[in-house]
Amino acid sequence: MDAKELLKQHLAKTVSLSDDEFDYFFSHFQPHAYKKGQVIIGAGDKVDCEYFVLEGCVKTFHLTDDLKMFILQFAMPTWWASDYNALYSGQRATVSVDCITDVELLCLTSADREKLCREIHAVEHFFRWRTNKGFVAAHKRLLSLMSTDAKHRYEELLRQYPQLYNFVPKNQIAAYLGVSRETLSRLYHAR
Amino acid sequence: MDAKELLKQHLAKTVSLSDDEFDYFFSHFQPHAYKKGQVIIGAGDKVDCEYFVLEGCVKTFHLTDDLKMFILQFAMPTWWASDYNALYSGQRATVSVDCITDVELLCLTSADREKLCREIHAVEHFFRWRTNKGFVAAHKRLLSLMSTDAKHRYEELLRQYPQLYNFVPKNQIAAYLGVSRETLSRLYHAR
DNA sequence: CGCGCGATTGAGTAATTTCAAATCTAGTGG
DNA sequence: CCACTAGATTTGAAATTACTCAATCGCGCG
Repeated sequence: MDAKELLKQHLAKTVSLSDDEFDYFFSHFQPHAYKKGQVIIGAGDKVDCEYFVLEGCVKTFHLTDDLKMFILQFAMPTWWASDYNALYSGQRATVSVDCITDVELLCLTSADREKLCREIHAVEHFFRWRTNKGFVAAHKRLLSLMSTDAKHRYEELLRQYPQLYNFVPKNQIAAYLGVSRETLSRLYHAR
Repeated sequence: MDAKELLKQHLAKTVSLSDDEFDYFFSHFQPHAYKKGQVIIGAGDKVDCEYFVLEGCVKTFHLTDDLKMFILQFAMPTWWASDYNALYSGQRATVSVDCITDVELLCLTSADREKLCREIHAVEHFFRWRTNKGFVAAHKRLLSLMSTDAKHRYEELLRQYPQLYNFVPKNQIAAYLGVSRETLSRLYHAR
């Protein structure tokens, strides 16, 4: 499916736009392609775009001073990714985004998003709902992180994204679950 | 300050409504008062309101099967609270809300929120930004929980809400930080 | 004064991390 | 087709950290 159609169907789940409105909306997105391993947003960058994933998988993550990685999100097609804190506050990125596989995505600047939200009520509605879903997901993740053990969180992750297991290195899955790769490994052999 | 003025100023930070629009908006809120310890949303309840805190402090939390408590949020005046997952999905509450102090708040049903968002573009804009802020805060919390130790998280919490220390029992602060009350206590004496 | 609740302290235990070594795997070039 | 290498994964063992459970402390209130 082409980029335009994918985005159109994604919007259609929440709002209905006329063809003209959607064409106008779509005209603000820039397509980009990246190779596996490429960095889209690096720590310290200025951030003025958010990204709609068309193909492939990116991760959003934070590196601590002692180079430990913590992964906030794996973003698959039709998911959005950025450092939203940096994007909305104007501060430099502390959350990075890079490519787990070759990736195609659409880029939307924050200025254009705000303009579109002002101009088209339905677009504002769409972005409210998108953020709602993200907010609820983040709270679920918080609870799961605080109240259940790594084994349970691992099963939950695989239930949500069965594909991940195939192409994401285990140390990155561990960085998402919040345990060391050794502990993750031990959860699934012996004990 | 009275309820109406507090909500008006809260909105004014994000959007500008005419007096008539605001009066209409405000007419959908129900004021309620609760005593310290009262439960506003209990596990298993149907949820159809969200709450704007006018006075006092509520907490949103989850109880596990073995009765361990994990606190998602302390909500002070001008903060919003609810089980947003239940509110948006129609499922029963898994997150409870109760009162740490005597509390006054305004209640808005989900149906009314959606109606107001449809009718007044600026209201939709307001709620998008409110959720944005919540989303960013939840992500910061996730990172802080994964990448920094309890001592650091405690200092962060006190920097954000210096008042909390005075009226929130330490075991609830521990439940927010994700450690046992004994561990929290040890962080601040001996070692 | 004594009761009761929250907070602290101590001791033993369980879980996770760290560091190091061993093993496995996919891709490369001979 | 096989040997080789780099990276990823697993395993082992010691050390650290946080937890649990129990006992004690401190303070406000009847």
